[in-house]
Amino acid sequence: MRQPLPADMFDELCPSSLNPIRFGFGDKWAALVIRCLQDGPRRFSELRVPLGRVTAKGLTRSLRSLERGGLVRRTVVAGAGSRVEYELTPLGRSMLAPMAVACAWAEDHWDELLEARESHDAASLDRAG
Amino acid sequence: MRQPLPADMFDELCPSSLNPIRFGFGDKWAALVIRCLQDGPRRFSELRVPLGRVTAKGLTRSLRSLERGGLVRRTVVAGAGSRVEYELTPLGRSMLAPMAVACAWAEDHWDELLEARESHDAASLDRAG
DNA sequence: CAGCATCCATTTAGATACTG
DNA sequence: CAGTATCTAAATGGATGCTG
Repeated sequence: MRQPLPADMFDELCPSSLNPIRFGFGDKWAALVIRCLQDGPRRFSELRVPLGRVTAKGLTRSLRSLERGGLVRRTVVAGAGSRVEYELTPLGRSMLAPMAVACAWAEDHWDELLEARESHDAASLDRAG
Repeated sequence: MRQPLPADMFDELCPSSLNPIRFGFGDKWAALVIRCLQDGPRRFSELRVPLGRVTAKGLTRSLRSLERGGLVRRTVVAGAGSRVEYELTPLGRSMLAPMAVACAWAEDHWDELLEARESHDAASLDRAG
């Protein structure tokens, strides 16, 4: 079933959101967009919910970039008012697996990553007096 | 055996170089640096060879970022002249596997990615007249 | 609703010159 | 050798207002 996307899907501290591995289709939202599309087509406004802090411009840019790379297909749905749907192409879908691997790694090592960063920063501050 | 790093290790058209998946430790070189370190410690100047178009500043920034994330350890080797070695920490080493998965995906779908991009661009030009 | 245009602030990257 | 300092250019991101 395609549930509506939860607004807290990418909470600030969730590893998949602050994931140090970025899938570089041009911008910082692309990887998150792909995850949002994994359960089927979504509309533009639907995608804005879980991303929270993305602007229309940012989301548009992300989607265009993914479209250009052949990972996402954009479809204008006939009917009353504007309605556009985005969905993963087979190519885009094939990216879900490596992405899951990367996210699993990030989750597994999240604490280590944070700790390393903190102790490094603390040591730097030390040296700076 | 630790061979010297080949200058053509990341040739312009090699998928692992133009990899659309970027491991986001701050900059565009980080993922490539990690691959360069996979066979053991390397010196600063040694790392510049396979990266080719990186500047000293860019490489320094990358290495600092990786150090901060706890993926790379920097060691000043005592002796005549300056000598600094960089090597992967266990955490950094644990990243090689997900990275290999991502690179394999990129290689497998490289042609599709290029083709999608080209046909998309061609269609855009078409519309633009 | 789904954007594009415009303006502006911030971040990031490269070139170049210089240092312990 | 292994950087740092400085400047500049380019990319990125957000805010706001407008359009079919």
